[in-house]
Amino acid sequence: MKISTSILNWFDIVKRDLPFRKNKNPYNIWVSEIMLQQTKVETVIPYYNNWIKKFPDVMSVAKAEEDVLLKSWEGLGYYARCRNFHKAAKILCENFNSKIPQSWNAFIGLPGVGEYTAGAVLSIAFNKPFIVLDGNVKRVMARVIGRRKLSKYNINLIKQTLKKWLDKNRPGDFNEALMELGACICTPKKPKCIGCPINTLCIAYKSGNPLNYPSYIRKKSIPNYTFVGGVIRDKDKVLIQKRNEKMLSGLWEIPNKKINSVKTSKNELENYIIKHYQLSIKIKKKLGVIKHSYSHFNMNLVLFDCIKYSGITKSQKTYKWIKKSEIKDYPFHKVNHKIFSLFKYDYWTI
DNA sequence: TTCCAGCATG
DNA sequence: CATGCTGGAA
Repeated sequence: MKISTSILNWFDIVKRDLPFRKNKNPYNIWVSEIMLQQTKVETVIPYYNNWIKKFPDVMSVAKAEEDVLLKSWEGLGYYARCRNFHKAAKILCENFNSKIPQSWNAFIGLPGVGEYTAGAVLSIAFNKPFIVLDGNVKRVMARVIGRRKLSKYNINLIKQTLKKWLDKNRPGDFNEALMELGACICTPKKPKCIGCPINTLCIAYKSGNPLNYPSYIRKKSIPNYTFVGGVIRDKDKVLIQKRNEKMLSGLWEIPNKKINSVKTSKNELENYIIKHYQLSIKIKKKLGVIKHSYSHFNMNLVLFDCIKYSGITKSQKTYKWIKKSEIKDYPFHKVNHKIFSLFKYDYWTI
């Protein structure tokens, strides 16, 4: 039996019933593939369902405000995916009659669409004979053909092998099946080789030590940075700002700043607020330390409860004074939700 | 508390 | 080749 047949037969029986597998609507498939980048299926499901309900097609995304889209993405992380999807939808609206292009070159030219997403969407939604190579497929293939190092040479070997194996009648199902195999059977830690449909020809399995494939790649150590932040109150309102940096761009947060020493945190916070808002504040008390990990650094945020002492800063495009009940109206990144969870009821005091 | 998974971009 | 996020397992 052909290898693709073994894999497809297995997939047809055990495949998970996921919301984005209900139909082959190209838009839906695309949304799911963007959300699934760097993100687990279980995390994606509620976001996907909500998104499809709110934004059922390309046009609805193109017409939406970025703030509104980010609000639906809030908590999912890697927010550039959302901003890029917005850009891509606008491009499709203007130049492609709101249709998702079926050609490789046109589709991969869109913001946020790389080799993986192009291959996945075109094969799954349009049955085009493209392979996909995500983390799951790499691991499965490294084990099956017995390659320990994911070197450039071996990646290329894997691609060539995949092209040979790809089921030309069901390329999308074949790709999904391979990823499903990686997610459910051929897992990184405890692969369930006994239940694997292709274990008889898997070199890693036959070697007795499938975990050796592919070899472990050490990660470089992640630095710890200290930040200071202020919950700056004026009556029943708190000052928030909209980020404009690359990281977390478009998301809202309480004013904060990276510092070198915890010792000077109060001064640094006061100076920062004066400089940016022409606002003098009175620091009431320390609220705690928020810990959060990003891909390339860990954050320790020293948080202070402050009241506005003097100065006027009116709400504008990138700064707002909001009541606690207005949190729902703005997209905040995770750290701020950790902060908000400190406050009970409708008050900005603990 | 630490470690790990996971694709696109400049 | 470094950067971008979060959740969940170890």
